[in-house]
Amino acid sequence: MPEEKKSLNFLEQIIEQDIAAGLDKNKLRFRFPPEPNGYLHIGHAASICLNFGLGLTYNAPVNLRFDDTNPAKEEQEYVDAIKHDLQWLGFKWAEELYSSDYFQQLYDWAIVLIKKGKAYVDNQTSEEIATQKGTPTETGVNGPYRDRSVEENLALFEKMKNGEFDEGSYILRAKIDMASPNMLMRDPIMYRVLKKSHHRTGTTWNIYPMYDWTHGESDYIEQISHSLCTLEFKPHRELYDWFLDQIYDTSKLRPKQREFARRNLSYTVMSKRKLLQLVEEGIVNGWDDPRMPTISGLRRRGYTPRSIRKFSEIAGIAKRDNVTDVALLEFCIKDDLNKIAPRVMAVLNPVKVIITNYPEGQEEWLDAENNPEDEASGSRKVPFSRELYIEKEDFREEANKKFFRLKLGGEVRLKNAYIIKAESVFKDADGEITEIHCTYEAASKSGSGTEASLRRVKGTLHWVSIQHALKAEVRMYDRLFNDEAPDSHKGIDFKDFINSDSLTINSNAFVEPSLKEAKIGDRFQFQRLGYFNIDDDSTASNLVFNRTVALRDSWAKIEKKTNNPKSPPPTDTTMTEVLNLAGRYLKSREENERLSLVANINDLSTKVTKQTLLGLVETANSNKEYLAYLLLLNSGNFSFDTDTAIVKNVNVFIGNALQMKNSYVRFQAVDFVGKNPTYRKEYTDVLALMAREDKNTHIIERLKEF
RNA sequence: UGGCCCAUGGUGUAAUUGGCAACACUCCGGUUUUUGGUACCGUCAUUCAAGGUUCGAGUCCUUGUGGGCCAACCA
Repeated sequence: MPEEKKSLNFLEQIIEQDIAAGLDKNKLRFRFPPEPNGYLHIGHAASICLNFGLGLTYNAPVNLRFDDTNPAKEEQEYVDAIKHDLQWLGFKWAEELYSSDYFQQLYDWAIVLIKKGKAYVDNQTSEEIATQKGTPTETGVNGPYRDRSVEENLALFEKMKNGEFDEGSYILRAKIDMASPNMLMRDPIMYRVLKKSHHRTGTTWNIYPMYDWTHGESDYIEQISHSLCTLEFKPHRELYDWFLDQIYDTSKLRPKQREFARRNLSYTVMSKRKLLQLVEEGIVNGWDDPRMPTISGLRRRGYTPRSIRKFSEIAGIAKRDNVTDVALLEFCIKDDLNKIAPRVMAVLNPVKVIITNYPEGQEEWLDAENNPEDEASGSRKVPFSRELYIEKEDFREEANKKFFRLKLGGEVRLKNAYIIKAESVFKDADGEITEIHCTYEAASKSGSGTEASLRRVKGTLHWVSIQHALKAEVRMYDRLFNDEAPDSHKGIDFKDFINSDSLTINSNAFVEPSLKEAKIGDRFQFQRLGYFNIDDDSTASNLVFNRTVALRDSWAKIEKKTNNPKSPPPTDTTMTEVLNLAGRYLKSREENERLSLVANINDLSTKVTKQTLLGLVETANSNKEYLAYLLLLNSGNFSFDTDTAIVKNVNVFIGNALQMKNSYVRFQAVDFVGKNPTYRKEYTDVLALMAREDKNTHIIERLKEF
């Protein structure tokens, strides 16, 4: 079999190098170390798939280790949920372990450090300690207790352990270097007093070890060969190694920490803290709300474990910050469900169709394929009768050629059934269509093989027989946020980007009767609509479906295009040119080049009308667009002082621009405010904040000018 | 006394370690289709910049530029 060569990610390359350098393959061992203080999310899935994937490829054990060193935040509930999610994802850990298993060993090693003069007890306030620690740019200074005697340290540490001190009063610190350029090396805390009951060790301990003191030593105890964590732990590596140096026995394997970039998803947030906020403030209905990026949320939404593993695999792993398009995740679930989900018919927005030439009281059970992608899935029977529901959107009294659906005088195929023709409509007093009267062609029955059945008509519609259909509730989910990266805007709360339409409940949907037997969690494709699964809330008398993801909808695109043929407004050539120049500006790192680009844009600005620009400003959606419009605004060819309506419009735009990540954009926004004092009062707060906190010196300089 | 990390299409990752910039998603266009689904085909980057080393640079060196992380008794 021709082995396809797969490129290795940088971590696999490191492992390969280690093996080449003499590391015994059998000593390879990994771990997944969650803190049980929240639910796992799709970002964790990346780490899980990475570690367990490595375990699989190298046939190495992978431990599940709960990093439970902070009883204030950790709970058994989370431990159970994490284990459940991991199992659901399809992974098997070698051993279930807890950092708390090592509390005694860690304590003993701490005594060793004290005896070696490498650790001391400090009893200053946290404020005093913070001050002595310095800042990233200023070195720290030694505290007054740094040179306590070993005996005194031993005695105090013993008292800490015995609960003789209050929380916050005493800590044990490593004695390293208060002048280190790495803040973490400035005598980091190893133990703090915490009189909390721990979910596993109860009240045995009055002191608890900190992450840094715990993690590397735990890896060492478990003989983890490669301890993989996310990028923000990079500065911890020096400390990780320092702690290991203190207790390392050269006959044993020495673990190695390496860092990779955490996986972010567009249109959502990924930090546990923010997800907790959504739950606690009732913005979502719990950790497993189908809109949440948690594993439990995705599960309830109808995602398959395979689709999540696939997503992690194709998204890959690297060291740069990223925001992965949620479309990639959606592709993975659609791809999986397309192969496995049985097709059924459901009408979400019903309108009644009467087949006038179909005998009253008659019914037929027609053959319907369960899944055209899977021969083995077989077929089922669906009932047909004189009165049916179809989707309201599938009928128009009149429509152009592009509308492949039912229109008066037009023909359409009912999926798995007959060709029908719309003859007339009946409406209520409001003009709402209540009934569509159609005739059917008896010889056109699907699969009958007759000439009429082989006739091709342009459209095929799904439908349900009214007397046989089951009523159901369908929950339609949309993205939780309107913004690609809701937590990336300086000074704006991520919750300001909540999509108020992220959940629409439809309690008037009808599904074919075969769904009577469906169980919670079962997944289906509602033909022509999307993938749906049965929600946990579903009962025999009240079927509840979640929309996992919609099918690709080419018709929606066509319709949008015909409605407003030039939906991206700036199709005129001047604007495209300006946008190109702005794009080059963003890429350019040459002052001169940027100046000439600005000059070009200034020239072009004479060809842009104020009205166009004001329209565009509202649609700005990327660095390039923001920059382009700002440069136009700053060209001096437009004035904005007079009309208050205009001021308002531009205000919003400038407000956003001031908070953009790209400093060119922010600079131009500041420049605009500088040139147009009218706007200044609107942003006094933001500008003051920027003057203090913005990292870009050009912006600070510009701000000083006014 | 600041340190460290990162930079390849709209997005996410590759590039046999110095040798024709590849794969997937998205977008756009098309073919097939009893799902406007699926499948299939096609278009879209001179790799942040400048300079250097080299027959040859995304890859090495220098200098810039931009982004990120670090000042919790959190992990």
